[in-house]
Amino acid sequence: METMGRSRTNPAPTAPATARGRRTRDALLGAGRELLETRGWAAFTPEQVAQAAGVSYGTFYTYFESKDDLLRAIVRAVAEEMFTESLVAPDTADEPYVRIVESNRGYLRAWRNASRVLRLVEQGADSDDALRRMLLEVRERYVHRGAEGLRRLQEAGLADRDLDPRLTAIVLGAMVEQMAHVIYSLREPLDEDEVVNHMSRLWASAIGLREHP
Amino acid sequence: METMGRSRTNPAPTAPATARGRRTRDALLGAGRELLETRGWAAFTPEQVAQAAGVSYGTFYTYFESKDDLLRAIVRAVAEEMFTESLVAPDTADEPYVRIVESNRGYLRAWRNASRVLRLVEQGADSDDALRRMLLEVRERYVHRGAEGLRRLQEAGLADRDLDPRLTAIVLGAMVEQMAHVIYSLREPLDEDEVVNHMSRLWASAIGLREHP
Amino acid sequence: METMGRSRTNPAPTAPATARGRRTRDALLGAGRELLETRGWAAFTPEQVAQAAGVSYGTFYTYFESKDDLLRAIVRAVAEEMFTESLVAPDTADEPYVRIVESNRGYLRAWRNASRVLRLVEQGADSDDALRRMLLEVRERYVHRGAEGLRRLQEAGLADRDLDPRLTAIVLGAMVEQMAHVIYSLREPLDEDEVVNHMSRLWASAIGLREHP
Amino acid sequence: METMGRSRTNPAPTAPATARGRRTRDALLGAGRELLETRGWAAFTPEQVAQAAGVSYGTFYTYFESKDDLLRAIVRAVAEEMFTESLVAPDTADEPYVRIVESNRGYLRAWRNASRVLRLVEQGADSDDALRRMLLEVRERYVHRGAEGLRRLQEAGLADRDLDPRLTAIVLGAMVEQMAHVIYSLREPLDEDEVVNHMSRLWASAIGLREHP
DNA sequence: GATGAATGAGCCTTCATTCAT
DNA sequence: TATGAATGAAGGCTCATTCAT
Repeated sequence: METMGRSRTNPAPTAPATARGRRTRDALLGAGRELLETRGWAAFTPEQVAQAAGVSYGTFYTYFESKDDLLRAIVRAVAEEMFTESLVAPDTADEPYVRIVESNRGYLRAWRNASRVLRLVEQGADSDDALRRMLLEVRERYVHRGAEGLRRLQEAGLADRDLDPRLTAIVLGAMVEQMAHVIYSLREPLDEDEVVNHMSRLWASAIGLREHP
Repeated sequence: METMGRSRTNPAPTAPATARGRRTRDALLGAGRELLETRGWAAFTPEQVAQAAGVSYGTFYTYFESKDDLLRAIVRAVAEEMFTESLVAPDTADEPYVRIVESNRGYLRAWRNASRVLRLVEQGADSDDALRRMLLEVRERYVHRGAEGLRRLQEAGLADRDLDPRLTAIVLGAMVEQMAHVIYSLREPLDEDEVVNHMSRLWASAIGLREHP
Repeated sequence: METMGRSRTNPAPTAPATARGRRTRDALLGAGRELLETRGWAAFTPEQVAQAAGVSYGTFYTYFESKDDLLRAIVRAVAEEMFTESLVAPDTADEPYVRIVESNRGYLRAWRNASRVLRLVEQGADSDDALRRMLLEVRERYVHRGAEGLRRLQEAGLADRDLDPRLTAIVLGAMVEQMAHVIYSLREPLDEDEVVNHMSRLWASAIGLREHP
Repeated sequence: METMGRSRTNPAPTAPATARGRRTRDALLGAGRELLETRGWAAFTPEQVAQAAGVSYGTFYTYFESKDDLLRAIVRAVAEEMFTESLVAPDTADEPYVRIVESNRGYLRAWRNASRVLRLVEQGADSDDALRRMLLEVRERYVHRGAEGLRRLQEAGLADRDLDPRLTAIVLGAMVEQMAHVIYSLREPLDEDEVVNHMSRLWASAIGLREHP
């Protein structure tokens, strides 16, 4: 962002050919993400990323075409982590309420890692379609999953049948995402477990959860 | 020594003494806010603000000490608008549910205008205490108001008595704020009225709202 | 947030790692000093310094943190030159009067090179403690040396014993320094040798110099 | 300086026609001098001068064509003061040594008031001939006076006959001027009377002063 | 490939001067 | 004449990117 769309005269970096190259690239990626998450835009400069990764300034451009290129790679990594995380959430528990609690805990944690980066990126993404698409995809995945969960409960007669699953998932998902921001970024002094329990309780009441049909 | 010592020697801008001055200052304030809301950080430069306000570059500094000074003034204006808006939300309706709907509509609108600016600022406020304090104050005001509303319902026997009012207000407030972002910034294609109704319904169920004690 | 918070995020310049770097830094230092000496404050801008050194604007900041940083480096260089110059002044001559002549010649030359820069800086040093300290140190060094010389003459019974060495050194040092200014900056049309001889004669009479005890 | 030589489009201010106008002009002149003497170039801006004089910004240009115009007026005032001061120094005392002491005291005081301003101006005067001429004239006046005094002593057989009066006056004048700077600007902690006495003693020895022919 | 110097467009800010009222 | 707002050229500094070795 800022500089997006500048004409490229750089040789486009290709995938590292050697193991050493891969390590260097990973170090840059990790350092960039760390910097972005912990110190914001201001610290996210090629020079500081390179330094944090322990390589020289010029090396940055051996592995990334530009600062934005690194940013895209970071978002890609964050998005993939969220996908992975969303898969491990076990739908296997017996009790619907327990499933909701676990699911909320999982969401909260997923957003905890992602929301710093994602919010930062959201503001610059106006001009970058690749980024915007990634962001939307991440969100959509969570919405979809929530909607499917609700639909199953409705079909089992365990939740209000006349709630629109998708809209409900969007709204309740919004709640969880913003709570992650409130807790982890704004540092409202709240206990994570307490929040998870409270959110789950509100969520359960909101959809009219019943333990038995 | 002319150029040594970057310390400001000229007096800081004071309130405009003439009507013309007030008009110019308002134009700059408005232009700055508009630019920030619609085009983000990138467009928020003194030069572009001045140009958008139809005055010359130097005039910016007749009214604002710095770019950050304007930013603070914008946030102050946004915060005041939110307060004003929050006051018009009528607590006078008879039916609790109607009150919730109206209140949610009010919240959504308040955040609609504010959330672009507020989110932008949230990320830059790392280094500016005045800004951070303003942001916290805005949020706290909304949380407080929500908590009081819930407490009254509980005392009237119209809502679950064992919900912690403050935590509940934080969580449900988070839901509304993030929905404003989803609708107005991410442009998820949702109908505002539908969202208000749905949120209100979920909210009402969540707190176990009863029409009569 | 890109543009918020003027705090430096990039690392401060370090000593050049390569010979090329060293050459460039020296060129900037030399150009800066030259500009300051010959054209005063007005010409002492990073842009003009860079241009005079034959490098681009940005390169200035590869080697100096700021304009003031360069100024400090220049003063440091000038001060070191004066120290060096003061050392070569031979205390080895047999005749006290010859020593005074040589010493005055040395002082005059030392101030000749330094006084432009030092006077300029004296007026800007209000705000910079590092600079002020350097200036005081340079002066003190000369005063100290003059006082020691006089003390030795007094102990040898070659000069008035009741002159306070330090005060005398300050006063006579002031004479030499200002004469350097008068000759080299104000360009009073005087012959350097003649001035040296005259000053030495006045100096010798002033302290009651005797060739033999 | 700095901006000297900018083309003038201002209406040239004329001498104030009214008493009120004269007072305002004097207030600006006084405020400007005060600012220059006590706070240096940095504080010497039309805006601050106007404020210190208790008039509005724009009024400055009613009385002075430009900042440099005020500067010239200040230098003129300082120079006139020095002339006046140089006249009051009584050549009437009987004892030559007492005359020297009084004369040095007078010089020191004259330079005390002037040297701050004069040194400041010296650095910018490269480009302004009117200023440079004033500065040289001030100095010349003092040199001339010193040389005449010495010549009279020589003719009376009270001082070394083979000292060149003018060169001697230049050198000893330099001593006094620089001591004023050392005491009043650099704030070397010296007692004024002690310095006057010491300088006079050195001066007297230097010219081989005798009380009686 | 890796390194670190070089580049320059762009941004923030100041301030001498002009202008409208 | 007095006022205070308006102007814009000039200067300091940053940082993404390119280049020479």
